[in-house]
Amino acid sequence: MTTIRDISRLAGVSVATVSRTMSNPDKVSPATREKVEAAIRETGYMPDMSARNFSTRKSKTIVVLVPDISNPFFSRVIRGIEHTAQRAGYSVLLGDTRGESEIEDAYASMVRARLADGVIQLNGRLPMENGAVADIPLVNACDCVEDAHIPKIQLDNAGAARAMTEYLISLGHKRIGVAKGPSESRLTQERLRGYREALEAAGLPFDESLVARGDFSASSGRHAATQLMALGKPPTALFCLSDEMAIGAMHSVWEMGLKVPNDISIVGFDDILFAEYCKPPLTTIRQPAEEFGSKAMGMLLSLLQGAHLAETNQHLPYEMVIRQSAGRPKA
Amino acid sequence: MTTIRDISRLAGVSVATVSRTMSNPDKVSPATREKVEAAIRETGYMPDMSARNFSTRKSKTIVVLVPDISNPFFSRVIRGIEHTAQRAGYSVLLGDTRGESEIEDAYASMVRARLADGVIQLNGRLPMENGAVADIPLVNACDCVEDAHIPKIQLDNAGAARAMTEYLISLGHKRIGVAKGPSESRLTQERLRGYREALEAAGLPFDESLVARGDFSASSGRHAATQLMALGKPPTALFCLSDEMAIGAMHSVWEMGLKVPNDISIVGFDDILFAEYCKPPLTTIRQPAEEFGSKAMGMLLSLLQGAHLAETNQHLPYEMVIRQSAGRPKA
DNA sequence: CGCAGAAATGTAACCGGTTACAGTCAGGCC
DNA sequence: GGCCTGACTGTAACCGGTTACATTTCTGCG
Repeated sequence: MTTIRDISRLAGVSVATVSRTMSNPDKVSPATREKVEAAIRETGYMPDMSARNFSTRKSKTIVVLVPDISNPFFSRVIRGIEHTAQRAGYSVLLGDTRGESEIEDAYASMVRARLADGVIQLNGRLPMENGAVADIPLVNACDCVEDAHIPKIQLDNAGAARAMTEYLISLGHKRIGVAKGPSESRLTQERLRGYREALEAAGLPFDESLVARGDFSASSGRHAATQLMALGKPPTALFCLSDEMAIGAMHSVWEMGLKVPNDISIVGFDDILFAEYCKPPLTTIRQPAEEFGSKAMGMLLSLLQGAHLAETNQHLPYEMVIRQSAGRPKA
Repeated sequence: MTTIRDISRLAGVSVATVSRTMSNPDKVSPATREKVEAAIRETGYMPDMSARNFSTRKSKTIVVLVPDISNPFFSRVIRGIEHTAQRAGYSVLLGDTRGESEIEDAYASMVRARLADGVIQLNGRLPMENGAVADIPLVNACDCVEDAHIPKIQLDNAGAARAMTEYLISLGHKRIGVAKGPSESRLTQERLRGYREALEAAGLPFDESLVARGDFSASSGRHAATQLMALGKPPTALFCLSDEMAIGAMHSVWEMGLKVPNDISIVGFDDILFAEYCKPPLTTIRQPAEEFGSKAMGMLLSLLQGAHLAETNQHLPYEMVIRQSAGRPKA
């Protein structure tokens, strides 16, 4: 394998000069630079990045912690991360945690092991144990973590949920069901808060029995809908806290022989690709997924450049996407 | 930062012994091992993987080249890759190529730069230029590449397409449209071949005008359907070469006020999650996505252990998933 | 021409592991 | 006791870059 010393010999210069031609070309006189570049071309030399990383104590790699890559929302966020990482010369290591905190810890400790420079977490799990993984460059995206020390970028989840609920109320709905995510998830809590605020503002009662537990997956949305429709007095609208759940719910309702939105309105959250292709197309909240990714990566980059982002809490705007899955309740 | 030398000093042994306790514990006497382990525990020492990788000339990392992570089929394959990589102590670097071969090359050359040990490619692009990237541990999955030197794992795409076409014919369809992927894609070619074989076997003519070009995406499926339905004599069934296209096509048909499968049968390929949640649920070919990933990673692991897999061409079985989007043609 | 200071280049230490090879030591055997 | 063997441990070179610091070469100017 050709090394920097081979090049230096071939070009008749020192290794330092070769190294400089690669990283600080303007510190080298044009004549020498040309000699070195010729030698590099001639040999097809490619520097050993692993050696470079070792000696510079950087890895030019970041890890992204995601509970589930096959979730279409997350995969778009990752896409955004990847593209801006690429442009900045960083690689992204994928960390599918399956929600398990040991896996999360294992990935986070890659930073300590110098395999990665920083972490972007897409789920709000807690890699910030004081005992274990702390003090690593980290930014959180798409979730709502309370910890003020973690720079984060999020949606106004409560506001969005409130807006959506208000929209349903404005259509005339008074009994609005909710298919929520895991109760311990802050995302669920925030969106539920928005829902309750809207109810309250409209003078409608909050009925515990109208909220069904789910886990953001399509199948859980299906179950939630089945459960709520079996109620003595079923809701006239169903607010699913993720599009996947909404799609599952629409399916369940369809199986019962009911029509959306005539018999029941269903709305989602996320605006994944398939929301548009539902029958009827799904009314939902659009989250700028790619932008989440690229902004998060941007923040991480500044962190890595030494910026102090503690307390940073950037917000990205949501957008109501009114399609055809919600309408007026039946008389 | 604690290094192996700190540990050696603390434990009163040499660095070699410390190194050995970590990598070859049985080469070290129990007493010494205990001393070293105590020192490690005491300091919370974690070896610098970047140094280790540098000195062993391995990275314990592989890169996966994918044209588009947000494609739900690919993201499941990646999931499979990731899980078996994790178990084997490997990390996976994500390479979203957006179909651009320069990006592909850039990622592939990470192997030469010792940032990765091998590559799994999910799309059949050609990182095997004799001039540039060749001779790196590589396996291809989910695609059909012709190059015999690349170990690969694929579906019997032609067979699957043939089976699906035969199914449509058995329902009584005689004019079967196709929404294909990019024509230069081998995937398209193979599936199209299966389609033609089935037609031929049934004595049906192949009608060029019934095949519409797409790119596997939902929106291209939508266009394909629109184009085909505008024909003087539109097809009674539409075989979309990906589920995403099928979903787009169903949408387009729905917008025209037609019913699936009464007015037209639509079938897909892949069996992504949403296929089940379509209205009506989509008849399709199931590809074992996660298994593709784990098997491909398995092959790459044996390659990395020095096995010779050239000429290897593993096949994974497809499965016809008959749901409700295809029926008999209208009289 | 001589000299200061800047610019270009070279030398060698350093990053933190692994590992070839050498050395030590205990136990077994004659 | 002397010697051999094998188990264990230590020394130091090595991986291939970067970079602090020293040294040489250039410039411009009095």
